Amino acid sequence: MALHQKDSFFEQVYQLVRQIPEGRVTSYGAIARALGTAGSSRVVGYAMRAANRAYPPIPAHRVVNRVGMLSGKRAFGSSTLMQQLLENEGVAVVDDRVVDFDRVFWDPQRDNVP
DNA sequence: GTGGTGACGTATA
DNA sequence: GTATACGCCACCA
Repeated sequence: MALHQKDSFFEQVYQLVRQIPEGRVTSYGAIARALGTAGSSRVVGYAMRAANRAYPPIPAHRVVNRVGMLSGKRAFGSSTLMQQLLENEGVAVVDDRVVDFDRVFWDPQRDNVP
């Protein structure tokens, strides 16, 4: 099979993150779990860090940690860019943290499960 | 081939 | 409730 498209864990993470609806956010653990690698939350975070080099671009700003904190804001180059993107989609962010995280939280499994 | 690292998460003290 | 340690797995040098 053509390995042109790496079906590595990264690609799976990217595709899942791309399915995140606008105005919604999810957590690394949720993604990892949806992929069947619950304990690999770190790998998901690492994938997001490399998301900048992935194409098409990944809405990494919709992925935050378990507490809704913009842990990866530094990867955007500007600590405020991630927040601006989220607010632009209707997600309130205060003190680098998503407001009403539980409300805007999007569970990937929920979308996967019919 | 080996080692180190990491945008996390959970467990234990 | 806070602090610390460990685990987990894939990419990069």
